[in-house]
Parts: sequence; structure tokens; C-alpha cells
Amino acid sequence: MRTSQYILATLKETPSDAEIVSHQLMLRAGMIRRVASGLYTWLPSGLRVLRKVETIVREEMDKAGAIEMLMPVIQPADLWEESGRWSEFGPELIRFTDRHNRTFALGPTHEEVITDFVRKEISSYKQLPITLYQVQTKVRDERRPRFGVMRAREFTMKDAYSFHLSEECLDATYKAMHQAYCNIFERLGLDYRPVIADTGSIGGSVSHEFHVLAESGEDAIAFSDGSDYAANIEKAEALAPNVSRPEATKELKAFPTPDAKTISELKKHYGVKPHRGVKTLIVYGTPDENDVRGLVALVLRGDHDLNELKAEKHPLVDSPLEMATEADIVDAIGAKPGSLGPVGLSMPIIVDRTANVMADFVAGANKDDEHFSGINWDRDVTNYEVADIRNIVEGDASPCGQGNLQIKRGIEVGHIFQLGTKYSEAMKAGVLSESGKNQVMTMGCYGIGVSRIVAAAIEQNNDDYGIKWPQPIAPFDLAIVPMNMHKSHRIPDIANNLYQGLKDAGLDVLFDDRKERPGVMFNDMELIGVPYTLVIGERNLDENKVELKNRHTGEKLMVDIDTAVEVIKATVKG
RNA sequence: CGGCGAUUAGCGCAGUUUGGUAGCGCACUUGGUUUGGGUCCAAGGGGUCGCAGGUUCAAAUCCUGCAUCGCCGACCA
Repeated sequence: MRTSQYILATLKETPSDAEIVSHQLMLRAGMIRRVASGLYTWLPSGLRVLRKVETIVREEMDKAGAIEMLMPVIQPADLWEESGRWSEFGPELIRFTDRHNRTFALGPTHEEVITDFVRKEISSYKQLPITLYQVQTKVRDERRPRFGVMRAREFTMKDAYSFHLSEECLDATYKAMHQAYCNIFERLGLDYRPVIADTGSIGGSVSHEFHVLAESGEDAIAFSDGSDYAANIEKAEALAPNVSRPEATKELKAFPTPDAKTISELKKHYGVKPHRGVKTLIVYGTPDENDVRGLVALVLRGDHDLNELKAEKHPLVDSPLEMATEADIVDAIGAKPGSLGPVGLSMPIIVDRTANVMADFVAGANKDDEHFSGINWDRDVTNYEVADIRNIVEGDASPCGQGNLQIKRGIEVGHIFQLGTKYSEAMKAGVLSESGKNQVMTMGCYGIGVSRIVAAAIEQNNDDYGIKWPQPIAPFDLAIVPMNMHKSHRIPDIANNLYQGLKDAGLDVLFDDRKERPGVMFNDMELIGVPYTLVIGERNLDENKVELKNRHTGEKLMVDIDTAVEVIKATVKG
């Protein structure tokens, strides 16, 4: 490709509405342009990267035995009503009616369409297991699109679905997909981790997320430093402390705390260290037979945070978890948030495992502007349950039993689920088994955010000059940058010959034939992140050499022109 | 959906306090100059100042409403 016949579209200045570095660099490097909030046009350079990611994903999916197909973005509402998700899905699902007043949705995912397809086409156990996939545009009306293509309203996703007769069979395919995903991220050249994940509203039992590690990631991941254990922080279990509760040594005593409504104010004004106090959060309980929700108290050590996912899975707690309003709290307890505690509380109390091994601790007295010190479990508070309801913190013992947990941030780029029969049952997708009986299929689903990978790769690979693409997904393998070509007699021929030769050798070459100053060309090539730049200048021509510069290391290699194509190909592709 | 902020040329911004013929840098066009890291000089094109209404002799500037975009949060996956 010659820059003169290309849309390089690089920007010197950073558009002001781009917050994170990948979004800024995608705009500056001429990869994307915003059309509306969460909607982007992919320019040639961006599309090249997107296509390379897709190709790697396809190759590994095919290798793992999955079969590619393509389903429509527009899906009839009937299918969604059959699965029950027409009412379950929120406004994220874009709905509309056509000229005949029939109702449709824009697909945020394709479980319904694929299940409908399979129930019609697959009728015998002999055709199972089967894994089908597509690379396709998904539409989700995100409440808050942000970070460019990282969380867009329209994006490219690889989604795969597998169908089985048994759990064991599903498990085998699930493991194969897990391996295929590892292969994909390995080949993409990214620093990634598979982590144990929550199945969320999709349902099912087993689930892993694949995260690209990056500071800007929206998710926190817990790792063991002593094993392979890694889990999304919302899923990482906080084990019961390995110590028993100390004996009570102090008496229960009330003290006035007019200036303390929070754990940090308690420390500031009264010298109570956060890990010596507990915080009491009031949430709504599971509705009773009359659909009335009571209140439930959650008690955590002062320096710990509530894990809402864990809490709402507790049978006493309503799901989704909802914090009680101040009015309801005052009504039930007679004190405002800021002075709450477990002592004398007449509602179910759930105590976090770590809070449960505290002795002589501090908490609100359930009376405004007053706290208790010297509180002890079983002596001062008798009716309570113990559960894991907190987020793990760095240094906690790993749930796997080996090592301690560290926390890193990640960008979720893949998610695999064992779905079970949620969709196949609702949509009556069965096959005839060996014994001639109809049997509902068991399903798995496997997603990769293809367009998100492009942004995530940049988050992980950039410097002050621009993007540093891993070679497998770079828009170009190398750039030819001739010095003052239009002034030279020798350079145009050499540059053109090398361009042709390198293209014929199978490399993606960007030939910068603009009449620009060298600095402009160097800067552009570094900005768009081409891994190698071949500099052709009068300076080295007398020795019959050209210069190959590595974007990642800055190393310069002098290459003899006569053998340049072979040497460069070996270097770039090696 | 709640809170905050922004909206002036393709991009980045000033001008708004105190109403008086719309500016700067980059980019673009033309000519010259320069040429191994974003040259320099000159000339030029490009804007119903987000939209609608109001106040005023006069509105980018003051008032009201709306829209769009972004940030934080909640929500969702």
C-alpha cells in the first residue's frame, strides 16, 4: 500500500473527548472515527487490525472443530419471547417494529437464533456434539458507552455455541474451547489470564473469563502467588481466617460520637482503627409469602468492602441486592446510617467470616451519634449467621489453599459458559437419543470481543510515540520510508523494487511515498505502530545498504540491498 | 437513570466576567524555501458561534427551554 493512495488520517492533537490511551491512539492513528456515541467507523488501518484478529480467531476455532456460519443481526421477537428473555432483557435490547407491525430486536447475542436453527436442523444424537460459531456485529444499547470501541453500542464479536447430549460431553468441548482461547490470545501476542467467573444472568454452572491485563481495565482479578488460581474479584472466595477469635477482655461501653458518620471519621476523630471496628449495612431481605421485604443487616470489618454478588446469593438477601433507604432504616432501627451496629438489632444479621473473629470491637449503638466499644460476639450479639460476603483484599489467603492473593486489573475480552439447558429447554430443542427418546440438548456458549481486543492490545502496547503492535495484528508488517525520494535519482528505483519484492514475499508493506519531511514520516509510522521501518537514504546507498528499524526495541539493522527481501522477511516474520 | 461539565472552522482552543463587524495554532490550497526526526516565509479558502425562543438599537456573550457529547455514580453483561 502506498500512503499516497491510502487514508492515513493521523492526527497531531488528541481529541478532547478521548479518555483512555487506546481510544486516543485509535483516533490519532487514523483507525476509527466516531459517528455517534458508542458508534464508530473503522478506517482502513483499523480494519486491517480487526481483520487480522478475526483471522487468528477463525483459524483457532476451526482447528478446535467449530464450524463457521452467519446469523442475522435482526431477530424476530417471537424467539425472544420463547426463551423468556424478551421481558428479562432490559432496554439494552433494541426493539422495533417493521412496516407490517411485526416486532424485532437487534441481536445483542444469538442464543435464541442458534437454538432455533439447531432444533430444526439437528434431530439425532449421531449429529452431536456440534459447535457452531460466527464473527458478527452485535448491538447493545449500552447505558453508558465509553472508552471508544472498548464499550461500544455496536461491536464485533465471535460467538460460538455447542450442543451436547450429556454434561460430560459439554465439559470436554468446554475444555477444548478453553484451550482454543488460550491459543488465540497467545497468538495475538497479548498478556492475558483465564479467570474463574460468575455466570451472571446467562445462567449455568461453570464459567471463565479471559482478561488482557492492563491498568485501565474495568475488572479486578485476584491471583494466587503460589498457584495458577485466578478469579474475577467478585467471584474470589474470602476464606475464614486461620485464627480463632480472641477472648473478650473488655466490657461493652457506649461513647458519644457526634462527628463520626463513617469509618474514616471514626478513625480521624476518635482514633478507632478501621480494622478494629465493623460496618453495618442494611439491605432488603427476600420477600415473604405476602411479598413483603424485611431488612437484613450485613456486618463487615471496617476496612473491608461488601461483595454484592456474594451477598445477594445468600438466601436471606433479596436479589438483586438493594441498600435500604434511610427512611426505612430509621423506621426499623430508630437511628440513621452512621450509627448502626449489630448490638440489639432485631433483624437477621449476616456476619462476614473475618468480622466474626474480631473481639472487643467498635460499632454503632443504633442510636444517633453514639457507638459501642468492647463488643464481643455471642456475649453482646447472639442471633447471627456467618458467611463470606466481602471482597477479597490483597494478601488474603488464596481459596485454592496455596499462596496469597494479589489483585490486578484486566479487560474482559472473552467469556465462556457452560449453559446447561436454559435455552434448549425453553425452546424445546431436543434430539432423538440412542434409545429413540427425545432428549433436551445441553449447551455451552463462548464469546470473544473481537473489536475490544483491538483496543485492549493498544492499552497493553503503547509508548509516548504511539502504538507498538504485536507483529501478528499490526496493520502493516513494515513501512518503507525513503529519505527525500523526489530529490534522488537512485532512491525511487530501489524503494519501488524493495516494495514490490517484499509484497511478493508475502509481507504487508506500507510504502510512504508522500513528499513529506523524514520526521513527519517517522512520526506517523511510529504513531500507527508499524513494527519495522525500512529507511532508504543516500547516506547508506554507497555501501549498498538500507536500514531496518525495530519499533519495539529501537534497534537498527543494516541490510545489504541485494539480500534485503530475504533478510527482512526472516527478521519481520521471525 | 442521578450528579457534574462541555458545545465557537476538520482537530486543539481563546473570546462570554464587562453585549458593539468572530480570532489563534495545527490541518487544507497556491508560490517560494528547506530536506536522516513534526522546516521557514508569504498569500488564500473554510464558521447561520449546537438548536429554538426571549431581552436589546445591537447577542458567541444576558435569560428560558431543548438537543448532543463527555466525566463520576448507579445499572447491565
